[in-house]
Amino acid sequence: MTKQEETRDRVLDLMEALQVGTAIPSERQLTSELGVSRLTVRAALDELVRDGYLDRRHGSGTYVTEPKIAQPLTLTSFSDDMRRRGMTPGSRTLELVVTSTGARLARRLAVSPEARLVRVKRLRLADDEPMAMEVLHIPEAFVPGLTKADFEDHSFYELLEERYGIVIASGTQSIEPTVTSEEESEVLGVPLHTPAFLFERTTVSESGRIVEFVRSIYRGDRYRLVADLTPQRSRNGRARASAGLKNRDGERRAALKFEGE
Amino acid sequence: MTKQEETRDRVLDLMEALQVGTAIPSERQLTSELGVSRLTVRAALDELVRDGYLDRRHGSGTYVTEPKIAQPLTLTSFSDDMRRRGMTPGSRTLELVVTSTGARLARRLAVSPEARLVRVKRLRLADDEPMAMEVLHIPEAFVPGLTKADFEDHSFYELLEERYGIVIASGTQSIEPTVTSEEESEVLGVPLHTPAFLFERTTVSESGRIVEFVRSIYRGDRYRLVADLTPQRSRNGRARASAGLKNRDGERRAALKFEGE
DNA sequence: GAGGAGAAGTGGTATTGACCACTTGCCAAG
DNA sequence: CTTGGCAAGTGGTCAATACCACTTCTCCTC
Repeated sequence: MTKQEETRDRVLDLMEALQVGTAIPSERQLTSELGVSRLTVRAALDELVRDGYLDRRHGSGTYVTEPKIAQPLTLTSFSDDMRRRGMTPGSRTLELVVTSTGARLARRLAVSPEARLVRVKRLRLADDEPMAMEVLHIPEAFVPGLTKADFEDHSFYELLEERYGIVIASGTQSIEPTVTSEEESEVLGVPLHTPAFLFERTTVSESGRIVEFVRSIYRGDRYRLVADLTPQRSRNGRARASAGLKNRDGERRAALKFEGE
Repeated sequence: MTKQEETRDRVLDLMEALQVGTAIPSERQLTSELGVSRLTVRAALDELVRDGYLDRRHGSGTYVTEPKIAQPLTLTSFSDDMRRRGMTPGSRTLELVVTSTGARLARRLAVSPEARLVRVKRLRLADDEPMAMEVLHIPEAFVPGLTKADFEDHSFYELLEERYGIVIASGTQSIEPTVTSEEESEVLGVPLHTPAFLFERTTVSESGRIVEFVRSIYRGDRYRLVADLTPQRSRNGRARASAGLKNRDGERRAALKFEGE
């Protein structure tokens, strides 16, 4: 645990006693109260600002923000995602079977097509209403002895770490629009061909191995993505060149270039 | 122009002479060569790493990465987006009319329902094939005298800045799955009720005013989002494992992304 | 009472110096 | 020739200090 991480956690603790919109102690105050350098304090606050907990105002102070709603596309669990959206998450395991892999999945998971796969089909609930249907594919070698009961109370990723020693490090997710199939419509309780998100995710462990492939169907009428947009920093030589010329302002080098043509 | 920005640009210049995968000078070397402190160098490199230009390897060096492909959901232009996807962008203006605002749009744009609005309908092309249909709404007061010709050669946001002095600072975008309407199907050349993305974006100027509301329909069969996922930092006081992702390979990092389709 | 100048406090940037953790490659011991 | 250890170089973290730019509020002046 670095001092910076410790500082961040202590600031998070401090924040719990504060109302949204109130200021936290100044950086110099935190420096002496927590016994670390201002650089460390700033690095910790940087992270909290980046994650949307705090808002800095030059010359004024650092303020507690209302919990951020829009933070999609980070490697977060369904449960956390739903809680951030103000709903109560739930889950029901519909099916857990061991199958063979097949060519397509073998490629995705980078395993032999003859390998055994665990396939888990889950219904995801938000406020007791169906929100998504999710199908996990995991090489059985990673999770011997996995049962339906394992999915009941635990976070699957925590289970992976605690029982199997697999730590998730990163992943890639693609998002496409689609419409619900017959089975999906029935499970989700929506009319056939309702617009929906199709998420496909592969997850990679710390050791660099592909752990799982997940295919999720999210109801389009209940789920949507929201993103805060910030203008791009310099992207390539072209943009930088024009930036240099136009940048009389110095600070706000933003506007040139997005939505170009 | 801060020293940090200057340092970043000078490093970008250095990088242009280097092959992907080669190391840039060490931080201490840059410190003395560029005449700034190491902290400044690090802050500049931080930004370049965050933007995907560089890859740090503890104990080894800092390396030039192949240009990043997947970076959706940043405030980027359609044209840049398409170029990053390896396609040639194009655009056709279908309609430009002045209308009244109406209740719903008035709320979105934070103007009076009696205000006059410019509505611009554009078809967006990629490799000369329709990719998206886009409808802009802008209070006429911001852009008096705007004509269809203005959309032909220029970037709209550059036009906003140069002719009207409006500088874009940020925005919010929501993404939903939908299916194409009759008009959209016809314009995009796809069957009725084809799955599609619905993007809705409001854009805010430096002075804090809402400049535009944009509604875009993207063909789901040609467009999809890809996101790299990184694990969430610890949210509450809970234990945090997983320091950083090991990437001893270094090369294969960017290989994932956008497989063709 | 209204308005403006200035002080105090805040975040923003930068420097210098130090030590730690990790990687790499050289070199000596086996 | 192989192998282990060690040293040099790298990025990662941290401290103490300084000055700048901006905001806020007080207090003085009119």
